[in-house]
Amino acid sequence: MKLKNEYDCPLHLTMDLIGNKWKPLLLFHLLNGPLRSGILQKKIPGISNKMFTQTVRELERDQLLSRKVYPVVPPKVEYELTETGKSLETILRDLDAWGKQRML
Amino acid sequence: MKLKNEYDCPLHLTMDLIGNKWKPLLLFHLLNGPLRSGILQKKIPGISNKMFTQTVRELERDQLLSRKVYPVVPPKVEYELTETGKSLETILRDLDAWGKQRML
DNA sequence: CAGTATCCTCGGCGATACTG
DNA sequence: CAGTATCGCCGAGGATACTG
Repeated sequence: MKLKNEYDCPLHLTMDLIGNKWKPLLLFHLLNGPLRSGILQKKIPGISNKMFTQTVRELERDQLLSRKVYPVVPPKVEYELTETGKSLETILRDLDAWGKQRML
Repeated sequence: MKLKNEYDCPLHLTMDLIGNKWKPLLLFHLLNGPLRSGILQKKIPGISNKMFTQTVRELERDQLLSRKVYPVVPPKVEYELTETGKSLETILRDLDAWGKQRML
């Protein structure tokens, strides 16, 4: 990750944080509340196990979502948007709406 | 590109169209009007010549921008947002604003 | 100036198998 | 159920040189 003041424009920073195929998708599916790991993953057809774990880890590192581990067997893990993550809600819904428009 | 009705959710379509590091950046810099090829490219530090051409071609194919060639020497090419491209304006500005917020 | 062609490398990513 | 480890491929993408 670059230093913040190295960016030529703010959009560049944004794209570094969520500018790939999966991140917006993951965040979008968490808009309605926390989800268990398995459930969330099933909502993203086409993503591999590895990519899922990796992506979710990066989002956690960048404070866009939080990871909650329940000390039970079998293991239970939930992912939930942080406040920062939630601040993307409007954008995520707009992106979804835009796609919807193009599907017609 | 998948068939439109193969998508599980509209956002997925959107991400296929503009879900990478460079596309939103390119489109963003065209919001204020058409730009010559060289000028546009210089506005995107870090992009290679090859990636620039490739990305711009994909955006043209997907009807998000148009390419206008002037029959002069030396060559002059301008890129301009299509109506579809312009329909992303709000989203692009929001993404930029979001990044700005995070830079503080 | 704008773009193409070629080469080559590095790492993204899937597949599979395994652990707590 | 959730996640890690390992292997291996293939293609994204950079560097360079060249054309109209």
